[in-house]
Amino acid sequence: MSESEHNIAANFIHDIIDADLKSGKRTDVVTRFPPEPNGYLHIGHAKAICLDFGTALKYGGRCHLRFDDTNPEAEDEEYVNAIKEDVKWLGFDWGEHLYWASDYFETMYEYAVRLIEKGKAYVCELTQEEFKDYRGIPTEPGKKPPGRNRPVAENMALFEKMKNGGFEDGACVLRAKIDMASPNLHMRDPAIYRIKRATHHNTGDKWCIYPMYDFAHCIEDSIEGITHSMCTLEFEVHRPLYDWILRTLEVYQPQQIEFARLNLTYTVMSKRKLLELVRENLVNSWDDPRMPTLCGLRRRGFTSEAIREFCSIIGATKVESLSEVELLESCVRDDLNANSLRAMAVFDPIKVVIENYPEGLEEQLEVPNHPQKEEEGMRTVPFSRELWIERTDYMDDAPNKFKGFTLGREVRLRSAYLATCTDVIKDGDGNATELRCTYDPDTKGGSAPDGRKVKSTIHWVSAKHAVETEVRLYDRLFTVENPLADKGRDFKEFLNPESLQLITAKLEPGLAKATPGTRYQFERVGYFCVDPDSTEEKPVYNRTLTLRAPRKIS
RNA sequence: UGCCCGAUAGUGUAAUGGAAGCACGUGUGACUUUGACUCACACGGUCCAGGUUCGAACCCUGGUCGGGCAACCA
Repeated sequence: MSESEHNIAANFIHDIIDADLKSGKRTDVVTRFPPEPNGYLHIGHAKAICLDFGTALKYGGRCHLRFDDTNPEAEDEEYVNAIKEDVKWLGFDWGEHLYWASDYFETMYEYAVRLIEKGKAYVCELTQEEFKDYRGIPTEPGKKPPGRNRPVAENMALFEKMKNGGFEDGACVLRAKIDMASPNLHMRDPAIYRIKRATHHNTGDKWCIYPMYDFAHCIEDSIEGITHSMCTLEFEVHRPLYDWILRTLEVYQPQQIEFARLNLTYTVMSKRKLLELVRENLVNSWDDPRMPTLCGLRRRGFTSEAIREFCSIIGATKVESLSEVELLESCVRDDLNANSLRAMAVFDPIKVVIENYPEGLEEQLEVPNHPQKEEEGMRTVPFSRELWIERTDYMDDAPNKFKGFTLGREVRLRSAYLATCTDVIKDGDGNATELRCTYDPDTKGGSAPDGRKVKSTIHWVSAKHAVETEVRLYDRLFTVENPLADKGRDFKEFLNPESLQLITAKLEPGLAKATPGTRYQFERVGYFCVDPDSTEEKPVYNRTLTLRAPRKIS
């Protein structure tokens, strides 16, 4: 893959970078993707990843992968590998630049000491509840906490005691001493270090105090020489604090730039809510193909190319928006249409008996793997006297527009023969149970030597050779565009009860060999891929998407 | 009723003081050995009111509407 394929459309962030480069404020571009290892990545993260890595690529800079592991209670090693895998799968490479916030704990501690020395931080013994009262409300200034004017030496001693485990968890915190009257609540003496006796996945039990996000993140960026630190809109009000900390510390200052997070119709994007779905078994796992997680989308059959394309198209702005999932699906179909091989599968079968086809005869027919790409070659598909076709490809007294069998009409069996329906066998309720046909032996391949046209082409599978497999038909997870729109109702009330339907389908025999991840277009049906649950005896296919526009039988 | 941010077709974005474009979507038609793909056409927009200017989506003022912020989460 060329680098240009990873580039993203220009956006306001690039305008800022262009200006910075032009003015000489920056001479290079260094970005970072800083996930907290406390959950799986979803397509919202893909937007951030594409922005972070794509921007670095565009400007010939670099992008760091940095795990923001400052809260051992929430984080787990389990997520680290999954995150790395997802970033790689998306097509990005951090090279040497893998970092951990915990790598900097020593420096952060020293920086905190520096703040204390400057009289810009103090140990505060107020409980969380008490400080809430001191902080006050947005419309009124807060009150100064009692310990605020403690002498530097005392703060130093207390902070050291915090570090050395001399206090119970939660007994006190270190606060930045900024402005208890600030109209920005984040500037009202925010906590920057808390006591937490938790075993950290990297540093073990070395520390019992851990830095808060606001203190840690800007320092991480500063240490790594990040030039442009992109994050989502909710951190906008944190920016003055980001700048204050680095300015007060008198260290290198990256620029934080905020953009709007991705929202997608018919799904939810918050880690917490996705976790809820997993915990309550409303989906099967984090990688359930209905989930917007990258592992879920991957298992569903979405390609990383399509996701990157989508991220490029949606761009980056500061406008909170809700993107239509149709756009994502369009990107996926574009990719899959161009790149997946074709096959035939019948989902709701009805038997067709070709009465003038010799019993016992079998032919191996040549069928193109990709009609638009000759270089994909041909495969052989067995044909015999009895076939399966879709039940919906037969209709009594069908109108002219109908593309399928009706009594007396000749249709094309895809890449096989022209055949005419001569009789229909029905059950007591009048439902067709079997079609009797005759075929024209001179039409092998599907075209008539006399040039006569048939307007219908349908897919089929030889009954004798068909492979029966489980197919999982996935649909949208929710029935409404925005499950969170109604604040009075739980988003889970809008779960789509038909988001997963299991069926057994008849597949052409070549599909029995199933390597997980392999993608096909089942002609006239949709895009499918082999699920990891597949075994040699029992392949399982997932429906990625239907073809564009549901079939209209009229 | 504090502070911060935002507002361009249904949706997502472009236009950075000089012709409001593109994509998705929707509709119609053509083509078709996939009702797909492809192609053509159509639908449809600058939140409001003032101001600056020869000229405003863009700059200014005032509104309106939407979002964010009061974890020892990130």
